[in-house]
Amino acid sequence: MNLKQLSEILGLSQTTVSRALNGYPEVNEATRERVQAAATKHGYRPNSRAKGLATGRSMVIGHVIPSSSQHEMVNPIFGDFVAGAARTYGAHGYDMMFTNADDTSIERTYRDLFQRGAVDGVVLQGPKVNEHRIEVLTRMAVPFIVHGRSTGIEVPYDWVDVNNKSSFLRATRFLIDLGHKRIALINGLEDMDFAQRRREGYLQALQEANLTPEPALMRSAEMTEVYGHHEARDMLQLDNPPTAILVSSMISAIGVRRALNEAGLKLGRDVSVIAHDDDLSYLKNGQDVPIFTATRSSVRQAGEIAAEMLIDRIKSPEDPVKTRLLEAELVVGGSTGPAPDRF
Amino acid sequence: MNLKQLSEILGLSQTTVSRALNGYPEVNEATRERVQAAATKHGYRPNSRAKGLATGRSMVIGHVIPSSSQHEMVNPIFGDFVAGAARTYGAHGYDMMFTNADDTSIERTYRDLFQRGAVDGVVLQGPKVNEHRIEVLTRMAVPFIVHGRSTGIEVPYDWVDVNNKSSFLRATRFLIDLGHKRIALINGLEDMDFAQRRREGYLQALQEANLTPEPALMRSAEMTEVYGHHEARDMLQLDNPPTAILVSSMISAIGVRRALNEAGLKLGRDVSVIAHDDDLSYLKNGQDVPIFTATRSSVRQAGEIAAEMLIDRIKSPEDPVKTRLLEAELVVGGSTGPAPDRF
DNA sequence: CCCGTCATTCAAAGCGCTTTGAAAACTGAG
DNA sequence: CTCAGTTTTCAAAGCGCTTTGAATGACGGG
Repeated sequence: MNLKQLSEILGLSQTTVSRALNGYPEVNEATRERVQAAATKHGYRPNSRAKGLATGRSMVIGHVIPSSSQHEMVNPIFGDFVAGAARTYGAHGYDMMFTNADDTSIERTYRDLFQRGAVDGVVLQGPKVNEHRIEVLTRMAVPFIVHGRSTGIEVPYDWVDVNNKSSFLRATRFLIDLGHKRIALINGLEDMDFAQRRREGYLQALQEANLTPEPALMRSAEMTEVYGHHEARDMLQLDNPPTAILVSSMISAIGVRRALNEAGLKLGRDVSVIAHDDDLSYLKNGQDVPIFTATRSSVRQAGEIAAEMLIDRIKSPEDPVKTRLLEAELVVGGSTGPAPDRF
Repeated sequence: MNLKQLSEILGLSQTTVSRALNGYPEVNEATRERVQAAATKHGYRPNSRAKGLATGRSMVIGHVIPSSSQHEMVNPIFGDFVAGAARTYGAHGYDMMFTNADDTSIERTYRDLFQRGAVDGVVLQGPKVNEHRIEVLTRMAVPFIVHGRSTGIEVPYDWVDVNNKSSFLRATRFLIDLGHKRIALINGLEDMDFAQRRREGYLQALQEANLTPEPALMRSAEMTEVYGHHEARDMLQLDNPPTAILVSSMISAIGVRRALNEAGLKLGRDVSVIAHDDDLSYLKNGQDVPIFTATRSSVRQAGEIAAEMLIDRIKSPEDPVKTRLLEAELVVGGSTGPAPDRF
């Protein structure tokens, strides 16, 4: 069933039917009702491609999954972020498109997606330090939003981010206040912007307390469970092991906990752990009492906000740049306690 | 830059340019090279919507995320499955579209997606027992593939699935062989087809060994970490607690492990645990030695296969129905051991 | 009874591509 | 040099929608 057929059934022109369905004022109310009834009855759905061709808008938002060859990992926050965004998109009549691109072709993929008119805007996830893509997108004049920020990029752009620095600053201070002096950081990949900011917060807190950062206590890699386990185990075997560990993700923190258990150490007594908690739906940090003391910020909510901001941007391309900094909440759970005496 | 402009630059008709770029034989080789060079030079990308309108195909595959109001959970396997599928789609020139739908409107969403020409085929994830959507899609004559199967649906349809029954049968037998008699099952939601099949395997193994299933040892809900913890803790407080637990997901198994630790029980000695492992990229079951004894089957690979099969189906709608049953591998890790004496 | 005004409706053009059917250009045999 | 056959190119129609600009009809004041 297409517009032509529907209009023939109704004995009206395509113009009138189209207008009736799209809520234009210059159509008789009685006619509109008749049209709407017929559309529902025959299950008429305007063809998106044709509509897109005619209007010049696709009503689709693009996301690129950098499913690289080197880093085979799919970010565990992906699902929740997307679920949040999808909700917002749906409410505004947008669809969501994913394209796969390996590391080498991400830029080309964005360009392609936009230039062939497949999307009206894109979401940039997981920005690195000096994220080249931001400049590329800016130059292309694509509406886009960054989930995160990128240190070193001077052009203005829209973003939503968690205040990574302040949350890790606060978490580290919290540990220092508990008497910890040897605090380790198990962080995300070096070149990710969020990892750098978290380290800044961590380092600042150490400095405030006149503690000297130790390279041996600072690790970074992709945040898998196995990674958390591996690094924690390694550090526990040092001559002078840490008494507290900051971990950049719940998943890795679970690996850390596993390492502690294997070593016969008690979480929160022998070693304190603070994790960053993205509030993933399948990995809640306990029910009522938090398992881990954590810096919490819902990534699903970030997805909703990002989508909202992107849609605004598409509607008003000339508006001044908008940014949104979310503060993570520090929730205190059972994984932290006073520094043990080792004298 | 559109086709018309490009053809004017070249002094050729749109027909010839279009054919040159799409590899049709009736175009002079020298001309083709000239066209291709110009296209690259000017960064020409055919508009997907226009192309879709003209060809009647959208080159997009639809996925529906059932981000329901009741079950707020995003399936943790989502990301890896999608990454696998996206890879295949990309290789065949397809894009991937996501639409959000709440429980009540999933059917309408599929219909809508297809009838408005937004997608050429859809992937149906997480089928329930008597999955109504399968019949709907069949009636609509949409090319589709099911990840999983649905007991009770008689119409033939394409699917990829893990042999859930045989893998849980085998896992249960393995525990019985180790001397366990009180074996619990922490399963997914009752109405999910995979959960039912796993239970069948579990029950069959019990029956073979003349063990009576106990309702108190069979739990089912959404497979979060908290759920695994909660049910395990609950069962450990029974008068006659289980000596072994089968868990339908690694995430929940982590919760189970947490409960064991809290109870001061040692995994693999006091209580044995076997988990189903989807081989998620961020949650590998250990590095060399598996953490959990597990039934393993890569969900990312399932995504690749599903995509491949769906594309085949789109290309040859009349082919006989295809199905693919993947056998899970039983990997033995440190989480299982002989049943403890309790006499 | 005429005419300007307003409310409705319509025919046709256009979005950027593919594809059909025809024309033009070239080829080599007679 | 001609003509059938082949290769190469082209103009135009069509995909299903929106939108422009114009037409139609109804209405009421003069």
